[in-house]
Amino acid sequence: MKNKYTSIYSKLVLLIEEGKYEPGDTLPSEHELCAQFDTSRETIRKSLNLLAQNGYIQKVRGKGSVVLDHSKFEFPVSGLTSFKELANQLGKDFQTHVHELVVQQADSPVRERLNCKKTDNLWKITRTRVIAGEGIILDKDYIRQDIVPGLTKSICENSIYDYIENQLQLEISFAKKEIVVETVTEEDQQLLDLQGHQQVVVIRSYVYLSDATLFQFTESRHRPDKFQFVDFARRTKV
Amino acid sequence: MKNKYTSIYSKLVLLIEEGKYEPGDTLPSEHELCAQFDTSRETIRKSLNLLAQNGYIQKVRGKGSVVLDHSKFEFPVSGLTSFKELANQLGKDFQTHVHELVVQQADSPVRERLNCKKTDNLWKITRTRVIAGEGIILDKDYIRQDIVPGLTKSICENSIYDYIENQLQLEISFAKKEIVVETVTEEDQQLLDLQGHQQVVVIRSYVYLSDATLFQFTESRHRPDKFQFVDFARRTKV
DNA sequence: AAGTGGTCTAGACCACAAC
DNA sequence: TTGTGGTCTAGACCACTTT
Repeated sequence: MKNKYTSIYSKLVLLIEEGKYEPGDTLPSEHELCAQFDTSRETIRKSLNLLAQNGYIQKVRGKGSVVLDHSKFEFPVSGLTSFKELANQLGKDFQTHVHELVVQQADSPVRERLNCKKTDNLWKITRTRVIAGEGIILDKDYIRQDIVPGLTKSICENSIYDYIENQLQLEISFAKKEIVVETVTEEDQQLLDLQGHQQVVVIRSYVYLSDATLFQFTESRHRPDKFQFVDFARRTKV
Repeated sequence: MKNKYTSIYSKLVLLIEEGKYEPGDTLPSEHELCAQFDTSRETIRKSLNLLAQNGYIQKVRGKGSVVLDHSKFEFPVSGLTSFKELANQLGKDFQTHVHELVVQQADSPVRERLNCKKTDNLWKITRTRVIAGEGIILDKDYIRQDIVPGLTKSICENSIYDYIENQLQLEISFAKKEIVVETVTEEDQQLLDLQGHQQVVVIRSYVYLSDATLFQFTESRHRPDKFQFVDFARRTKV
């Protein structure tokens, strides 16, 4: 909410979500928005580009900015949403059980994945996400201790992202993810309520700060019947 | 390649992919790039923003544009990549078998999904994707005939997207996708080589043109052991 | 202090859609 | 013809990192 254009973006998102502008409507023209928000056109255009990137509008030359039906997709797991936000959106009762919170020398395949030296210390965190009494997700996080010091069990039970962004004031910027289906391991069987499922959906994420440092690798293992991933992809024309 | 900023973007992508700039390097400063490409700073910034959105660089204030390790992720299924592009990237021998290509009145749940009238005609296309001799993917497409006329079996065996973009000169702009895991249907068992798998990964996509019209709904059913989805997600700071 | 990217401006010209 | 968004410019000021 600090820049002009993100604050205008937020206001327009509100108006769309409140139904002031409905799917199929066009927003006021860029010229009009300039007047409404007392700003220049390029600034308005930055706000509208943000809306387009996030699936709220589609800009059509000669016509205007058409409002899309954003409600159909609630984007529950898309982007960098953390588990806590996800659970809040789902509105279900949930818990997080911390099974392991240790510091280890970076070793084996994980060190390679995190691009770090032999001497770097890594947090290893193993947690299960329990929804409506059932262990649904097994999260295995590896986090660089030099960047994120002071983790506690309590922090891990709530939201590590909260701690990183609000306490440590670090900015999480982007993530690369891979989604595949794999056969369950012994650990999966011990820590999840698999109900006979023989496979889990595995999301492997590499998470970066805004200064481009890779500080976290996460393996998130989901019971397949409870898995959902939603994506909004805009085409980059070459 | 028509705009200045997309052409500069393409040139920079090339330089990065050729290794002229390696991961960890910084690109020349915006000021320098202005001189190199004989253009204004805002134009250079548009190019750099495109690079950032697509995971090639991370811009760091006070430092510069840091090149990321883009090679690790080949983005095989991300975005709006069509099957043909995917297969080309995988470099495997593949075929497409067309089982059904019919026009039907929009009915049942599909009409609702495509937001179209009872009287609209829809193509229904059922295809299997065969990789290295095995039926791996079952694609069921529903496409508005008023927007995409003239489909033939031959087009469906190659690339419908090619036909839409190059023959019909329509611009595909964005898609909303949902990924879930479901139990196999009888149709899956008939048309795929499931090798005993009891579940498939289902990608449901809603595809839009650049004028915001929804013209296609696709259900893509993947054998789980051959499924992979890669995602690059940049955080939108509110 | 110097160099970097981040934001914002006021204006120009163009391409496309609607009237 | 008018109005829409798309591109591009030249310049200003700010915030941050490095020297």
